[in-house]
Amino acid sequence: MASVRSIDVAALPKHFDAAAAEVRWDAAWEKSGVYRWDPSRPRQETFVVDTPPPTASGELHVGHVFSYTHTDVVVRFQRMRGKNIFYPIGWDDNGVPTERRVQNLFHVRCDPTLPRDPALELEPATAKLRKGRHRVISRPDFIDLCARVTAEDEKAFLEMWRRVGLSVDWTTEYATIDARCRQLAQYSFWDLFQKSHVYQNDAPFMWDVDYQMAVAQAEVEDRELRGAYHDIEFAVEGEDRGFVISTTRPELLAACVGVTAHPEDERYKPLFGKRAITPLFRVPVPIFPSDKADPEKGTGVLMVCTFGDQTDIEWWRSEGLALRQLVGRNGRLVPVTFGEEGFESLDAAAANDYYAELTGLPVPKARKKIVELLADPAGSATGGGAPLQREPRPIEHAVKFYERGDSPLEFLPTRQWFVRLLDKKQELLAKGEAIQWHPAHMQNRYRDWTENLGLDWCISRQRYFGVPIPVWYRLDDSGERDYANPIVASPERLPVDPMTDTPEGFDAAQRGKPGGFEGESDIFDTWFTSSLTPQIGSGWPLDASRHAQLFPADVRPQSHEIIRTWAFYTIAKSMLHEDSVPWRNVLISGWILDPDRKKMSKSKGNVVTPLHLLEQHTSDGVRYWAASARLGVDTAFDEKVFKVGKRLVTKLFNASKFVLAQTADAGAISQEIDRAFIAELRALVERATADFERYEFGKVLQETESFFWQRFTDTGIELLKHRARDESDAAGRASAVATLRLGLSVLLRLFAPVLPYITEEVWSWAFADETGSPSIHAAAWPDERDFAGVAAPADAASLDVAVEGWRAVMKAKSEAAVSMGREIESLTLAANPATLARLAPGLADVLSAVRCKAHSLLEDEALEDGAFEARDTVFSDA
RNA sequence: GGGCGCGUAGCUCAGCUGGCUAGAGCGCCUGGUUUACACCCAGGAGGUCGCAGGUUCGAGCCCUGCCGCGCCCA
Repeated sequence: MASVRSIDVAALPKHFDAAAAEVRWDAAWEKSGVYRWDPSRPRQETFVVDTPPPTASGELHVGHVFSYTHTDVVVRFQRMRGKNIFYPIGWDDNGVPTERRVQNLFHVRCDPTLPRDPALELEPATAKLRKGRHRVISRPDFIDLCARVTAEDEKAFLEMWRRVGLSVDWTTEYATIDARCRQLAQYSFWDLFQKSHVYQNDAPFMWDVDYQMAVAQAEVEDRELRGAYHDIEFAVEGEDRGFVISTTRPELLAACVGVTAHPEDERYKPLFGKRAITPLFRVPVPIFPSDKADPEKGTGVLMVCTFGDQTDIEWWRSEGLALRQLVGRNGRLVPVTFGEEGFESLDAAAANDYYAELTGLPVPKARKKIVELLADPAGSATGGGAPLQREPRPIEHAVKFYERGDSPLEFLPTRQWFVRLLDKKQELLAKGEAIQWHPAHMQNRYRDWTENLGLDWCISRQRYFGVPIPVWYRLDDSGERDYANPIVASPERLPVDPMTDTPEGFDAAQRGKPGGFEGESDIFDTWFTSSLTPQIGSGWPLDASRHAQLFPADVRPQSHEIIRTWAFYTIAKSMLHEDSVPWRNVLISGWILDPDRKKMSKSKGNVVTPLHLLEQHTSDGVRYWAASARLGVDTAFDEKVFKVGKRLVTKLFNASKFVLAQTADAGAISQEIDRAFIAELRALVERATADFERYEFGKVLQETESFFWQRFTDTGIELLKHRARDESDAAGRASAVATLRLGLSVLLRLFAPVLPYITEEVWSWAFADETGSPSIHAAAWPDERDFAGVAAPADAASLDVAVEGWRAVMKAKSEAAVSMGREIESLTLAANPATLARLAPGLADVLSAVRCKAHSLLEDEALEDGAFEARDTVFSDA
């Protein structure tokens, strides 16, 4: 009879060298291509992941490792179930974070009017250089710098992901700025343009005065700020009396174009239809009722400006008010002349004198200044003393900011491109319903966001490093742009840069000339491209058959703060392009919070970077930590968990060494308690598989771990190890060794998605040859086939009973304070008769495990079912 | 102000559609060199499950209110 293949323990190192194993297996996996996608296999055998492309210039912290590991664990499970995995990797490198990083790193600013400087060579700025003024460079030079920096950042990310052991197909690497992504993003625009889902609009919109660009609703956040109500007296035209408005933005007084109060407000009812006169600038403006005015707020009557907030825009539109835009794109008050058209005044000279004090000031300074001016009784519109009625009353209020910005958003009229979404809320909601969210309640975030959407998606950004909007404008004879008839680049020309490429029917010399053309200088919102990651993977529309094979994706992993951006826009795009969902499942990872349960962020200085964790606790240790979480649950960072993972790896190494060193004739798993062990293992596999299918990998890990530790190493091995070496019982020995080996093989595979390195290491010792699957990661996930040859136990609890008997003796040893290995001359094992009977099949194993030479059994009806007591224990001499 | 989530042993977390004396790991205490492993083994202490009501034969799980924390949206 053939022997099982055993290993020579002496040939293995005493300790597992994880660092060396990581390098070795990374290289082996790369060489064997075990993580490559196989394009020849059909859709139903394929599992497609829509991987998040991290912001290349962003900071790397443990939160990334956490969520990316979740994805990898799911992927590795699916791979072992036989799926053909499509698991790409990409970098989101265009956009504001990269530009900002380049500006800081090189201490430069971009001036798009400058020509390229062929001699430009820049190195990161020194501290000394940073103190001076920014160096101003051309747009193409700036873009080159961005590309250079992101290329370096991507290397760092790549290195990190490899170290974490992601089973990504590295041949699929993409960047959202590369030619193929530019082509797809521009095709997306072309398609939306053909379908009339995009439009441009010249209207007041949210504007960041520092970045000097438009901002979409999804990128806006409210911040609680200290402000103040300023009570300012207005006059009523042709009357002696005045009234007092309250405003938090007195600097916009010169932009006042109307006054409004609630229609039912008795205090102001008599004023509706009349005109108010503003103080200082003496501008007559209409007084109108509006149920949007809150009688409880301030004095109940307020001034409408162009533009203080979103409601001002609505009043401006509905009432057909004048446009007096004061805040410029740079956040400073622009020069205007009262007395001229649009700026009528009853006392233009005085108005201009006052306004001269404000011109050119940034908004916060203008606010301080006008408070001074309003204290001047000469400025009163009623002649009743200083227009400012009292000291400003401080309040806390929510102010809108661009999420990456430092100044409050302003509303100013600019021309922008939009994707029309407001008219498609119901369809968007239906798509959200058609996707499985894990955990389910995360769908609420999507639903709430979609239902409350107030603005179409603004997709144009006044930036440089990104995908150009593929549009040109014809110039008329006077050199004015014809916005009504833009020229959109045709699909076969993409990608294009309209700033350097020439539209069909024109030649390059006509750029900027009357009768010629101009290119759109704006680029797309970053999300316009990254909302296409499923299509970037599938190759839509460049490769229809590949697209059919890879779209929609099976899973989209991401974190919850970008449900309103990345998830939302991706769903919107797939809907608009193909009336499809982009993926079937969304997996939402929670956040890693600092130990005080605060979100990690650079500004708070509480960010934990992953590299030292990987070095200290090994990849498997770090992955263990990540995989022990549940989806959607925020977790406090706790370094203790890494140690637990590392310990598990060590234990696996040692237990595997022992099990695989045992040798015996190859034989069946025939003994009762062996079969009972296998039955328990089989139940574990069923639970683990079902949990994994529900994406509950944390539960799988926890159950596998406790089975491994409690059932396998602490008890199973202890009970079977003597029989596994018993030369007098060939069948029993063969059964014990076969049981231990099957147990190890199955447990290794259950651990493999979480602990790819140690499991691969152990697999390579014997199972790789034995199974013909060189990598555990391509081996079959445990299932019925593993247990096909093993008969069910006569008593499912026979192992459990044996363990209890063994435990009773161990307890006696512990209480007697003797070594667990101490031999026992004699003992009496007591239990009730039924329990004693069930112990029979395992009794010999128990007695040898506790090293007992002589024993007697005692029936004691007083003991509960399953309970044992070791009595009259006589230990051998030490 | 509206919505979602959370509040379980010193710490980090499990507790499925309500069902036996509420669990794990870490930490703590006691003991132990078992030729797989001291990155180990055996034993032990430790919780009025945020608070107050309610439903139920029975609630950590369901309902109501309140308190605290976090997030999303106004």
